[in-house]
Amino acid sequence: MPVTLKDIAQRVGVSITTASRALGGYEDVAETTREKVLRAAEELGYYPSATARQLQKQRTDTIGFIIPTFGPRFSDPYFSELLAGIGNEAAHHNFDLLVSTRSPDSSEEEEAYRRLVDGRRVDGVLVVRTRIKDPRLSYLMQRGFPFVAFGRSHADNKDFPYLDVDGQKGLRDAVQHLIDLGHERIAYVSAPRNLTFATHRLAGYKQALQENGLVYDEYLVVVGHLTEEDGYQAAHRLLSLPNPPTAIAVANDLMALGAVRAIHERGLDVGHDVAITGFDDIPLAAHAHPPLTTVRQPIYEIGRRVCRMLIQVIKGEPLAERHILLEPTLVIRESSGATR
Amino acid sequence: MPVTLKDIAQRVGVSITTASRALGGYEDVAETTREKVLRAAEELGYYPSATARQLQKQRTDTIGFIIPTFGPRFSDPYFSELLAGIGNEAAHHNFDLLVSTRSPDSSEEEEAYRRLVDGRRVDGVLVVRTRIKDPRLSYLMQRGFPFVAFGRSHADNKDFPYLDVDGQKGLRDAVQHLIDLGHERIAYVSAPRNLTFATHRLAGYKQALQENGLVYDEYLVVVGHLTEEDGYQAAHRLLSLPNPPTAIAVANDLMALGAVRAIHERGLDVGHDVAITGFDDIPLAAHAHPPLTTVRQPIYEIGRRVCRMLIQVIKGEPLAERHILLEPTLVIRESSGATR
DNA sequence: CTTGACATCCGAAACGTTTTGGGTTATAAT
DNA sequence: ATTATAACCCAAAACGTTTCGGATGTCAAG
Repeated sequence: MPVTLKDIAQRVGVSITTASRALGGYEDVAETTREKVLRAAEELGYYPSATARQLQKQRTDTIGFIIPTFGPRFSDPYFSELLAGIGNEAAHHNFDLLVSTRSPDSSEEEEAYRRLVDGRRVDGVLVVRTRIKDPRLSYLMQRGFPFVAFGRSHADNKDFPYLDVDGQKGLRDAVQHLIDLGHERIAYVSAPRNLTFATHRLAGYKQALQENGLVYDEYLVVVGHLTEEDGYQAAHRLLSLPNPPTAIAVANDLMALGAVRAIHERGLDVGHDVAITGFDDIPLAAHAHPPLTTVRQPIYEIGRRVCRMLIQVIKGEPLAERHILLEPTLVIRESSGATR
Repeated sequence: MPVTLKDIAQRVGVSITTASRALGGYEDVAETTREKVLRAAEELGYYPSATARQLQKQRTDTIGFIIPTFGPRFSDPYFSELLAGIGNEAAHHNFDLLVSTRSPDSSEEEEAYRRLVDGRRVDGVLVVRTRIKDPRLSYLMQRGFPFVAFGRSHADNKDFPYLDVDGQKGLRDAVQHLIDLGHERIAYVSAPRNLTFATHRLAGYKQALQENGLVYDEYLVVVGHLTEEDGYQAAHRLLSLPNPPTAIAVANDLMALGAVRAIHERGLDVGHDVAITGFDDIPLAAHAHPPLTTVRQPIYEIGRRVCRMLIQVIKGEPLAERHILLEPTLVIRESSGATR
């Protein structure tokens, strides 16, 4: 059985209150008593019960993070990076991290949020990969529960704290880069339409075309579920077109990597025969073959920052900025053919 | 303020006990009362406090998982897979998952374990990437705290439940495969020596050499920290040797991917000029360029299985097998040059 | 000798559940 | 009329903390 305050109190011959206050560093306990309590705690190996403390203080010092994944597995390095950022920042503030993975818009996802929020298992949650109509946000706002989102949303036009990356600018830059390299037939592998960022990035694609007087061809836009496999399929489909593109902008790196594989498989040269750009700059992007031209968003840092914002919200501290829009930067490597 | 049993009791006009028992499905409450309680709970939006329950039941229905990472970030898809497996299995048993990342053998790691274990934040922990002398295992065994390890250890020769993959056989198979392809000068990129699995895999490498009458050359063995970058460095070092190897077996896929990059960079052809094998079969291995010949361990499944074992231990159920040794299988793809 | 101030301590309540061990009432059996 | 039985209910304790509001004792000042 674990050691409790009661055990210490008994051994020293003081009340539980005094034991608690001695450990807590309060002023109204005699120095000699404090020492005795401290020694007893040491000898008995006392460590306070997190649960009891949580019940009394009405807070858990824990934040929740439910990762939205299609299918059970998530090999997406994007989430690993994000998780690492969030976890380290949380630890730095002495917060714990409760993690689950659920498929988006499923009843399991809804239950998982209830479990954390209504069950008061956590003090706040992080919502990532926001959707255009996002039930998670409506739920949290309706409950008045502390949260911060990575990504914007149209949720009821209500105001909530978020951090996002300007995907429109990101994709505009990527496509402009391809155009500068002389491409005119540029395809786009998009993300599922219900994801907010999909809209923005698609808008950036269209914007770049328009600014350069290129026509938008809907056959050149296909949608993938952000997995390597979907990127692979998408590229094959695009390259089988009667009039195939010479460049493909892709909505995220993982799919871009899949596209690269498809191109190789067709005996084509990435960067020469077909140019590719990605989005995210996951660690693997720099190490791909060829290295991937991509739009960089500092995922690890974003994780830390979003987590820091959430902790501020939980503590009731005012946020310097409730809405943050980060500018991504284009990272030019070989897959777009710029270095040839 | 959240709704409590008290609120329900008050509204219905019964005691807290009765409210609790009505919700709990006990037999000794009248059907009409139960209905009233249920309705009130529904109307008020009652959801029991996890913390209060935990305190009373003296269990948290939570398991802890501290990911050992060098450096703050972890882009290792290996852990994503594992985490997904663990998380899904945990959810399936209505357990939560508390996650942190800490560098191995650091004081932060030790603190993190204390926090979870001594603070009784979790009912059990999962220990992965065991070390030869593993303070985590000693600590947990000394506390008598429920845990299951992924990996063996020499910890005090004491008995503890674990699941492991036969790395010796895995590496032996990989190297035998390279030998069968005609290679005689085979290098090995090993893992840090304090990791248990490093010893086993190295033993497998040596075993294969010996069984085929090849001499062990210590200059052909270099150590990396399991990152892509270290694999890249290691391959460069090996290929700069006066008498460079024609094949490199690597202790894990991520480093193997780095080695592939180094080989490309030197203008050499992976599989033809230099053969490469990895270990793990992370999702990216199949999608690498060229696809990676590797030793497959079913990481996602292992995560589920280890988690299931832990939950059994927590519940006090007997384990069918306390020590599980899985046989990995060689997956032959192009990087070893077998298909040419 | 009284008063006030100060230093030290502690009982009890509170946090929100579950569980234990009755208690009450009505009904059925004797 | 008494007793046993069953059906239903609840007060109180317990889980392990923290905190509120005194209580007690000592000592110096008046």
